[in-house]
Amino acid sequence: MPKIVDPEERRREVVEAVFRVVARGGIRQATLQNVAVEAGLAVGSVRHYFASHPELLTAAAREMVRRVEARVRAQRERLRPEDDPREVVEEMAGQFLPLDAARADEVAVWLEFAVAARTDPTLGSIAAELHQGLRTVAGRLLDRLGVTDPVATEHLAAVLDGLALNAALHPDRLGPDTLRAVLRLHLEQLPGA
Amino acid sequence: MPKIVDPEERRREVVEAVFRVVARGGIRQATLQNVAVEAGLAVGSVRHYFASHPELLTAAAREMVRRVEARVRAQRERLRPEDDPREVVEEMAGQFLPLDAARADEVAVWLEFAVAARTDPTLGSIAAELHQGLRTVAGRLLDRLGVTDPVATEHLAAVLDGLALNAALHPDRLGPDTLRAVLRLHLEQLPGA
DNA sequence: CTTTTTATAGCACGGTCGTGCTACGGTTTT
DNA sequence: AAAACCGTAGCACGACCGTGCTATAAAAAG
Repeated sequence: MPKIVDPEERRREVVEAVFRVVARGGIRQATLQNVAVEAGLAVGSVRHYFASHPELLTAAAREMVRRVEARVRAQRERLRPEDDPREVVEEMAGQFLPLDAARADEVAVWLEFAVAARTDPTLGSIAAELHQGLRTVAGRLLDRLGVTDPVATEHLAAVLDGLALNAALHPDRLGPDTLRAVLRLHLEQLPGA
Repeated sequence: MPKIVDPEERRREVVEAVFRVVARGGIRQATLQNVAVEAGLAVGSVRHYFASHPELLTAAAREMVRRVEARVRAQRERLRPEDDPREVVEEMAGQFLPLDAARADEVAVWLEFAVAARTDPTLGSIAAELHQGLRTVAGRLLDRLGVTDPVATEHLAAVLDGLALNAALHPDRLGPDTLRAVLRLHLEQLPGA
């Protein structure tokens, strides 16, 4: 059955396995052996697609960024000019919060990679890219509401990151409803209200 | 020189070494060997004070909580009834932000332990305690300003955690001045203003 | 049919880690 | 003086990790 497989597809499957392992047990558990087991492959097979362990992790990190970008882009294309700007912003900002189980896993993976990037130069640039991306989106959203203060952008970004962090670390104490309530409160308190 | 040493003092020195290692290289680097080298001891000596690796980490985590509590308590005792409530709250909330180099290291250590606690049951209760503590303080601060909404408490807690997170991960993009500006903006936008 | 390519798997080596255990010298106690 | 204690250090073992390398068999190319 060797050549019938689409390499791109296999790579995606392995990356998916990385996500599951990281979400479940943290980035320390994302060893080649654990990922191989999770993917139902042998270590040597995983290494056929990712030459080294760092390469596997950076590929997974890049895929995570790609997913977030895709979700934001999809959400943007769903926009209608007649939509209430408030709701548009709320919906868009919610894309960064763990409002359902799938996003909860994704946020957990994001947190693991972001923190690892603090001390791992290999992941540094990807984390910086994500950091900058959130600020760009936040700035655009505030623009839409007539707010241009860069401090307000940082403020919104901090709330989103803080909510995501707390929801990932204490999912039992911070459900989707609470996340939405805090986000709504934040938007209500914007000066341009 | 065996018996002349105060055991408590030695334990504190070792924990200090753990802090330095974690702040510099992340919790993955907090191995017995690395900590021993950092403390200028042999692995066997470290194990004389901390029977196992988990015990060393939980002791360090507990010490971190103790320090934060001590700083909050010290700040509270410095209060004078005639102080401006606004400034009091700002000063107290600032205790949770990396406004100087010492606090930056402490925040980095906090972040590492908090994230590790997500997947390490050993650290779980300590992280939960810290999480709850921040909300208690935040709630009391808002009370002082006439705000009693629990959602506002969660909002303030999210901002503080988010700022600390971002400052720890991207210290070059988020200096103390920006942190203070965002915190001030947050307090200005409270409904009770 | 033969050759090349590729997906999968496995082995072996060097390194690191946590930990059980022992050794030794200086201190305290009897 | 002898015995018990404690701080410090080191060894050895089993486990796991990343990685260089090789083997095999199926598919593709010639």
